[in-house]
Amino acid sequence: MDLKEAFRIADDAIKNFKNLIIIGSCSVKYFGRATSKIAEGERIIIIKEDGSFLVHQNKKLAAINYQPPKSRISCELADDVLILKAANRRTGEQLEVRLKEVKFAYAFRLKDDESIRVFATEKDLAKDLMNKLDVIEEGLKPIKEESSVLRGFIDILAEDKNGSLVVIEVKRRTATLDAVSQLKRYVEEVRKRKDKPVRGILCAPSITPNAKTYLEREGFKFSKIDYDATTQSDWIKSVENKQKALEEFF
Amino acid sequence: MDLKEAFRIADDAIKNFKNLIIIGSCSVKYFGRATSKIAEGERIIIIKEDGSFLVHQNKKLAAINYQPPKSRISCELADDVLILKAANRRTGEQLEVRLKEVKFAYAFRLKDDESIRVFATEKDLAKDLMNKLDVIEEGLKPIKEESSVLRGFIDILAEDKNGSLVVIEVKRRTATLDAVSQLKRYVEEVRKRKDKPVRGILCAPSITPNAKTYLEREGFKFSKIDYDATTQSDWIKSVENKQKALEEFF
DNA sequence: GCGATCAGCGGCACG
DNA sequence: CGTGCCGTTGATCGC
Repeated sequence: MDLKEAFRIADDAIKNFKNLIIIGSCSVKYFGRATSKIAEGERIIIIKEDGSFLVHQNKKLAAINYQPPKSRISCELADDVLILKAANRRTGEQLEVRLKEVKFAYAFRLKDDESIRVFATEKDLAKDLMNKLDVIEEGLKPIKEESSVLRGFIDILAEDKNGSLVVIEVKRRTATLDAVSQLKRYVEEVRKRKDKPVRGILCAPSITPNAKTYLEREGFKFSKIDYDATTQSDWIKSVENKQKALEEFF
Repeated sequence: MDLKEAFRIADDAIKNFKNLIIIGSCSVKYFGRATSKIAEGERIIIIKEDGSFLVHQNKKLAAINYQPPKSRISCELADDVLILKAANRRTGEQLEVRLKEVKFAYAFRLKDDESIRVFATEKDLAKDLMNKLDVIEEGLKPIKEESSVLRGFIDILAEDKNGSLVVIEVKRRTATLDAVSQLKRYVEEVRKRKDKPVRGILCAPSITPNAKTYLEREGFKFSKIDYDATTQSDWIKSVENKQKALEEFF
């Protein structure tokens, strides 16, 4: 495609806040929180009507360069180069795409008022677990009245049958060293504020060996949750329902 | 665009491992690590030749749904619906896009042998800092011979003028509670293995108040580094170089 | 706006 | 492969 024609399309899209897709051969430079460069190659460029800017290669899931929404987009046609820029005034970040060849350019509007809904997040798990603390340990009772200072970011605060406080950190996937560090921080925080025994429980579908070692050295406990079977919200209640749910879903 | 025509383009792209972009009105469902749904709306769908799959709305930087490279892609034309699927055999993840209307479909190949190079990463900073430990504290000397057990993930291990070991954690942006937890874990690890005094220093451009409090309570020290993303090898306090570097870069 | 944390995190390097 | 951790992380929610 003629660069002039591509420029016309890009310019129209940018001036009128349309979405824009350009496919062509370009080099890309970025300066901001870090700095990056990539030599010429054929890539996909997407500019959204909210000022998001994406550069994709033909492989990998992630964009190689990008700028967030509300970037100030501009385009100019220099000698045999179509230059697209995204700049963030506040942070001073700059992204520059220099197109030597354009295979394809398309400006368009999209009508979309929907939002995605995601289920089985960590918050979902914690919420469900809250009502089933028995699966972790008999006699555990959730403490709902948060003394506001205690409950900062602790997933679940509970009391065991001996009256000890129990800090429960919930992870939706394999617990790592980070998770133990996090639990430890919370437990220490509660110990500082409450003159009672405080225990820590890490609740996850699995745990890495190093994390397990660290956890036990700190005197904490691991509790495996099979969240397919026990804890998923009303979405999938049990293993035997899973297949059915799946079939309904798809 | 006719759905039949869109199907032909999609089918050709998938069978021949081309890249594919489709713009149209669709609903999307996902089941895998989590579960998600979104009702009909006009979106951008990108399928790459490596089996990556992306669904973008007209706002925000991030894709709302996706599948990683090597997904098994398929398409079918049902009654008035063009269905695109991406499945991961190993993990059992499934993504389904149901297109009711297609504005645009395009299959294409891309030639791109380049890789992006990123500068001013945390590793870069740590490497540079290693040779300028004086900016942190006078008399600090890096310990290069790693006793192999010690050096796991510690950014910099050093010795101060009193012969104490110093664990240095480097962050390229504002240090948070997480960073302190991480440093603490490393310091404890070294203390366990070495019968010497061990100190901890957190090195970052800034630190949040909570993190500072936590850090000091643990007896660690914060060291502010003023780095500059433009000047990769000589980044400390080079304001006058910044403009020059910027000009060269762009 | 900053701060803290989750994410279907993705990607990378190392064992 | 899993483990650990960085990332121009992004997105969200609370203050």
